[in-house]
Amino acid sequence: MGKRQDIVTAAEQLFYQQGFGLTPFADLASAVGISRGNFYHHFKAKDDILAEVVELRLEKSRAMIAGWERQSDDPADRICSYIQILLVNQDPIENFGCPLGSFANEMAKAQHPMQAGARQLFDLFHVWLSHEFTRMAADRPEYLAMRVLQFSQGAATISNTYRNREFIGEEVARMCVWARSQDRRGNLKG
Amino acid sequence: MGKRQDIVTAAEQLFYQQGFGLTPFADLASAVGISRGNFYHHFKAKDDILAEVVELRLEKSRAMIAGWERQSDDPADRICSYIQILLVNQDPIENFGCPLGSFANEMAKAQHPMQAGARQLFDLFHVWLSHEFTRMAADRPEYLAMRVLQFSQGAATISNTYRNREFIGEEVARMCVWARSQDRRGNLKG
DNA sequence: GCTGGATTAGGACAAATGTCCTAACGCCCG
DNA sequence: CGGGCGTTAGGACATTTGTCCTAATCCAGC
Repeated sequence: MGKRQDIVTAAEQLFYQQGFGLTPFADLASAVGISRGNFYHHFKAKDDILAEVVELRLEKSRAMIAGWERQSDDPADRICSYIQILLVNQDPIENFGCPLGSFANEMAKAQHPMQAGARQLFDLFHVWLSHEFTRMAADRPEYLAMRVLQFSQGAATISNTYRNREFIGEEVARMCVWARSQDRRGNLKG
Repeated sequence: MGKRQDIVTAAEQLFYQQGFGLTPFADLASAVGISRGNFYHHFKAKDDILAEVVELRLEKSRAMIAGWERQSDDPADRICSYIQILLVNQDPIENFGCPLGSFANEMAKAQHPMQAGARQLFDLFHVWLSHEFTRMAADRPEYLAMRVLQFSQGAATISNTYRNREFIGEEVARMCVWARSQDRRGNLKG
């Protein structure tokens, strides 16, 4: 069965935990149980793995969004689901930061072409959040969506640095209240 | 004169731009114009350079704070000076992210002892911001200071990912207004 | 000018790393 | 059973990297 997929799955985890540039093939090899020199039967180069890792992350993100959409039809609920990743994934965020933000930063520092992939991941959430804000009849939905991304990135960095659960809990609650307050469907004029 | 200091100065830049783990001695060597094998006359190990880089950053941060304090005595002005780093250092932030946040994240992923140094850097600003909020008679100054850190981290990540200057400009202005609105010195009750 | 300590260049060295190659293995299909 | 292909182990290879060593050079103080 898909050994190639096993490699991508392991790489997705390891690149998140250690960073792409600091994760050698040896780590991937021992993770999936094949020999180091044998990667080139599956991938021509390390960058090729990275490309598929980004693909996997996009898929997982889409699946996560689909799950939130199944949970509630209310746009505010959905936006809050996004905000609450900070609590659901609190452990990994404390240890490794936000997968989106830290990945984007590593690609930027390395001036790696996959910067575009990192932005794709952000865009996926930004477009979706914008859409939900639009459904709320909110003013400037794209701007508000960017505000949500900005908030979650900031909170993730603080969580990663300080591991202060009380603060993060309060901020998540505050942002959910804020998101709900953007609903303009009641007062169509105003 | 201080070749050792030259190394630290160059390392501070390069570690910021490329990351600590992905900056080899060769880069430092060519930056300061000495041979690679000769580093061990100045530093026993790479981690020793890192320790002094953190020291340098602490010094530079303290100097930056001192500059803001010289510019204005008003606590709101001072807090806004901090927020406006996002504009003053816009170019490097777009290219390499926030020096504090990206450094803290790399240390966390590597489970490096210098995580403590990264937190020291955050603390320096957190304590100072808390103090300025206290001078404003604001409620919960430590919490508000953490809010400012969170904001700047989030904005820096968005800036690094999207390079959207319009958005960053608007957010900086908004946060400065918010900071000023925390002043409770006029209405001591309520 | 000589001495001695600081500084330097330059290379040695082992380990790690990305990449590539070859020979063997396992398994499906005829 | 036998051939063929996908997969594997294992090592070769050049390069890079952190570390260390030695010998040469510089320069201040006597």
